[in-house]
Amino acid sequence: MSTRPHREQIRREGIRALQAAALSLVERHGFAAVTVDDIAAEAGVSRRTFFNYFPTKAAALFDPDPDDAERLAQLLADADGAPELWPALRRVCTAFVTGHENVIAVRRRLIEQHPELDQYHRTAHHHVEIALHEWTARQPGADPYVAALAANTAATTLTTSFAAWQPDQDPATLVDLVDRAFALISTGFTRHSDALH
Amino acid sequence: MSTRPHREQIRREGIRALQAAALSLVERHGFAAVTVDDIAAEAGVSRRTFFNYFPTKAAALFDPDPDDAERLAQLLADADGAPELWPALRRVCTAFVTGHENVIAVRRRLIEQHPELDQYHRTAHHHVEIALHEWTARQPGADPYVAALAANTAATTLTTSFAAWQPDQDPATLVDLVDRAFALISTGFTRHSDALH
DNA sequence: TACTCTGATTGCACTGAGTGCAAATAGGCA
DNA sequence: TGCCTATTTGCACTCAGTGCAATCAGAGTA
Repeated sequence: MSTRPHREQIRREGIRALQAAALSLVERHGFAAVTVDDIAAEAGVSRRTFFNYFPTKAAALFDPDPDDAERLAQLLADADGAPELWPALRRVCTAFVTGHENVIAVRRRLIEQHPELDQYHRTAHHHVEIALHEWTARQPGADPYVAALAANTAATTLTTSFAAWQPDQDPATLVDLVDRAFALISTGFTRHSDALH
Repeated sequence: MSTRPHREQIRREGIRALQAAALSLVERHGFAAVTVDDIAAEAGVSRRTFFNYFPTKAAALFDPDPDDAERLAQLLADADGAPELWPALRRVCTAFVTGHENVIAVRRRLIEQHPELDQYHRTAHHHVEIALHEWTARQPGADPYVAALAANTAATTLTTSFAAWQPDQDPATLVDLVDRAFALISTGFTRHSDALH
């Protein structure tokens, strides 16, 4: 952690440089063929410094962007006190992906080209799940089990939508997919709702 | 792979011996403190043989029991041709956990004592998710996106129930939790269904 | 400018996961 | 008994990840 504000700036630049290096190298050569030394060298930093910034090699590819994490936290804070969990989660999740198709598309393409990355991608989604769960759990009157299930199910709508999305064919519809998932669950996967599309 | 049937028997015994050794050691000392050498030695086998049976250290703890995988496949095969996806998944998932509380309780306790195992547990659940998705995807008339979402959501009900289950306090209710999760989603997380409990 | 203090970077050494390969071994079968 | 094949094992290797101590950079102070 950095005390002075300027340090934090430098830190984020270092993080971004390593993320960019990792992305570029893994895209070209695959995850297994790229070593942490390679990534560090590409970013002009020592191997040991890489591990000051990221706990694992995969983290440089999939750890949440600090800005994104803050944005999600803000969206959730704004949703505090909503009368119903599920519609509120729906608004938060659709807002969360809106305008960020590009970032998600990059990861999507990466996983398509290197399927071995899928497992890391999954654990990375854990951050989102935790944030959603913390929010549902602190909503007054929420049953703990319902809170956990709603948060995990909402996270599943995101992962499913990311996986199903075909950005090359239709780059504008990620939000639609997420919203459709929430709608399907709102109606309990009835035949009727299936037929809506 | 083994050609003769007797080989397969020996193979499964070897797997079980290593699983038992891993479970016992990790329970006592934690995941990080136990090495693959330790597990192999405890099972009376060489380190290299461990990796003939399991791809990673975590796999010895969390890879699906072959019997369980076969059982799930059979339950899904029996459900082929069901008119509605979600009720069919509900029947399959509740049947899948029924009578297997003990196995799940062991894993549950392990994760409680050693939280760092949660991430491995998550990726292990991937097998179930894949099996469910293969089934939903092959049901005639199923929209691919709905199939993916239903399978992933069903898998989420299982993971959420496993995490919420308190076997020490109420050892008989895992199936109830799973069924409750399916019920909650069937009713789309409405206030009304929340109030049911 | 020189000095100091603090936090970040780096090098070094080490443990342990996971893999490829070739030698040894065990067991079924003629 | 001797062959044949699948499995086990030992060995050597790469690389992820960590702890520690030395070094370095840069902001503040006199």
